[in-house]
Amino acid sequence: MDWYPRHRRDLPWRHTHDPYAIWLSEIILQQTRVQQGLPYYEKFLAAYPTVQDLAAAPEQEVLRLWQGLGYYSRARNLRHTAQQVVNEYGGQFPGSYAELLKLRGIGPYTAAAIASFAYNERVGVLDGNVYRVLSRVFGITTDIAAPSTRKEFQQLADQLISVEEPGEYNQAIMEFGAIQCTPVNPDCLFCPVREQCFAFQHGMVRQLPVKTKAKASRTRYFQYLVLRHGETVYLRKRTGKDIWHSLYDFHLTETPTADLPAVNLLGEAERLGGRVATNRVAEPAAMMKHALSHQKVEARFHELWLEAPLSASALKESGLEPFTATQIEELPKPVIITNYLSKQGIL
DNA sequence: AACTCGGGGCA
DNA sequence: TGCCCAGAGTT
Repeated sequence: MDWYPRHRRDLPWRHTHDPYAIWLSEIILQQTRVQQGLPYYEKFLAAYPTVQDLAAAPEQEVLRLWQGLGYYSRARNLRHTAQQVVNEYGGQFPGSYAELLKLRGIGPYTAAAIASFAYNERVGVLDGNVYRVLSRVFGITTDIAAPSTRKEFQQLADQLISVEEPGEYNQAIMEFGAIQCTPVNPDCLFCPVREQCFAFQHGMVRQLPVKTKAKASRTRYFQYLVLRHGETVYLRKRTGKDIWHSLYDFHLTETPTADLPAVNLLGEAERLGGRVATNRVAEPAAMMKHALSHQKVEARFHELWLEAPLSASALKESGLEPFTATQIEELPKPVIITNYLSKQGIL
C-alpha cells in the first residue's frame, strides 16, 4: 500500500468508479497484457460510452472492434451481459461480488475486481500476479495450475486484504506483481518486502510459483480455398465449436498433414458450385503459420479465379458470401486471415 | 479435474 | 521455442 502510489502506472480505468468502464477494462484484460489491451479499451469506450450503447450494438460490430485481441467468446459474452444489464437490471450493474458472479463472462477474478474497485467490497482478487506474489512471499509450493489450489490462495488473499481500502489493496498487489515481482528477473534488489519474503530468504524466487506445464500444443494443417471473381472474394462465417467462432474466413479443408494430395482443389471448387477459370492451382498462393496457445495452425491459401459468380443456390448451399474489399474490411476476421489479405494486396 | 478458447511480447 | 498475460466456460 506504501509502494503502490509511488510506482503505479497511470491507466485510464483507474480514473473512474463507473462499474461499466471497470467491467469493460477487466474483460479486455483477461489473459491480456495491459499494453495490448489499452487501445482496445479506448476504442470500446469511444464506440460505446454507456452499457446501453454496447447492448444495442450488432454482434458483428463488437467482434470487429475486438479483432486481434483473441478469446473471442469474451466479446460475445460482453455484448450478452450488456444486454442483460440493460434488460434485467435496469441498466445498473449488480452491486455485489455474488451478484456480479452470475453474469456471463464474469468469473471469480472479474467479480472481485469490479466489486472491490467500484464498490470497495472486501473480496481478494486472484489473478496470475497475485498467485505469484503470494506464493513467493509466503513460500507456498502448491501447484497453482491445479483448480483446487484456488481455495488456499483465496483464503490468504481475503485474510490479507485491507479493511479500509480493499480496492486500493487489490490494485496494489496486482501492480506489484506486474512491475516488481515479475515472472522472470523480479526486482528483488529494490523490493520493499524482501526481508519478509520466504522465496527471497530461501533462494527460491526462481522456483516459485510452482506451476505444472500445459500439454504440448498440436499442429493443424488448414487448406484454404480462396475463391475470387472480379472484385469479389468469397468468405464464410465460422459456426462450429472450434477456434474463431463467429469470425469470417475462406472455404476450409483441414488435412492430417501439410501435403495436399488428398484434396482436389478443382473438385472442391466445383462441389461449391464454382467454374474455375484457370488450372494454375498447383502452388499455394501463400503459406502462413499462426501460433495459438494450445495449437499451431499451418495454413495454405489456394486462390482460384471463377469464370462466373457463384449462383444464389450455390451460395445458400455452401454458406459462402461474396464480399468486396471494402466489405471485407468491416468483417471480424482471425489475424491470420487479415495478414493474408494484406499480403495479397486485397486489403 | 481436464480441456478449450487468441494473440503478442519476451528471454 | 516456451512461458506468461488483471480468466472463464464447457465437458
